[in-house]
Amino acid sequence: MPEKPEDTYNAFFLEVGILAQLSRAMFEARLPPGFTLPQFTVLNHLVRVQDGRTPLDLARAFQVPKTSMTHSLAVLERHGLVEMQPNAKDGRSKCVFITDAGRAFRQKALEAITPDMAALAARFPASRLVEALPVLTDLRQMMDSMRDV
Amino acid sequence: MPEKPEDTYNAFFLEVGILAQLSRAMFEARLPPGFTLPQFTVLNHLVRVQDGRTPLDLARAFQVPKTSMTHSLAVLERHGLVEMQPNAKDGRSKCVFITDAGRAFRQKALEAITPDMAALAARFPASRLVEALPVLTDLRQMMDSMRDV
DNA sequence: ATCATATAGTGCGAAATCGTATCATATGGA
DNA sequence: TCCATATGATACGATTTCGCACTATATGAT
Repeated sequence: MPEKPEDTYNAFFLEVGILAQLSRAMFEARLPPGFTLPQFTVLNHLVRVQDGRTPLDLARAFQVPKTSMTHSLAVLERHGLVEMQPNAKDGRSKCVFITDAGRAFRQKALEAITPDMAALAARFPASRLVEALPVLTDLRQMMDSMRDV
Repeated sequence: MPEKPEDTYNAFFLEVGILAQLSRAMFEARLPPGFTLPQFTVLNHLVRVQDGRTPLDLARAFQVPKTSMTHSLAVLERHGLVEMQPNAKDGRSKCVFITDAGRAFRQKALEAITPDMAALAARFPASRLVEALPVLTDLRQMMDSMRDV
């Protein structure tokens, strides 16, 4: 069924939105009450990618407005999961470091979520995701390059 | 590079989340100020799928909590874009209808967004999305079936 | 018919999200 | 050096999001 490209994009983004909603709900159900997916995602990024990034780096990585990132970081800091230090290279800026408590929190959350992921994988083979993942990644990179926060 | 299925799922959901964020920002930049993607999405659903659905049907369709849908519908109704009528078949329930103004709004929004979609399609062929779409759809349906609002 | 239970919708309050405006520091050119 | 402009971060306020509790209606068992 030949479709106009715009229709394809609309349908694609609709599915993406619903999947984001579903995965978010799934994650948050396993996080301690009051914590949200973005907060976990930031911690995860700090561990997996790199420590010591600036808030703006993080906002760009997730494509959220920088004010949203400021808020998320403030919450994480209030809970002692990250620390903010002045950026030696730029007086306007800060560097975000994950604390030991933050690492432990992230580890526990990851473990809490794994059974759900395994349950999904049992019904829907991860190999199919592997098949689709490059499309998502490439599209994301392309859209990243078209936008600045 | 062989990965544990959970890692694949994590990576997949991370990309999905970022893409949802990006597409949301792109849409909302073209909507009249103050309107959000969920509001447009509801109107779009009412036109494309069916009129006269109940709020709960809509909440399920997008996998958002029903209280969130109540709020979105209240906003749309306040702007005269949808109408709520009692459900003849169930006294507890309501039916949501799109108004002429709602159709016009949806049409204008769609037109406003099309150039962005076309710009994307010019750089990233929709055929690649078509290739990935079944994976998204199947996964979404599977996850839908595992969850109740 | 009655009553226990389930379901649809909403009010309310807490938190997240994000645009605008603002402040502080950087940077580059005159 | 001085100043115009750009950039990183945040304060603030409006709105969205969503869990909890509540009301009204429906459904099913006795």
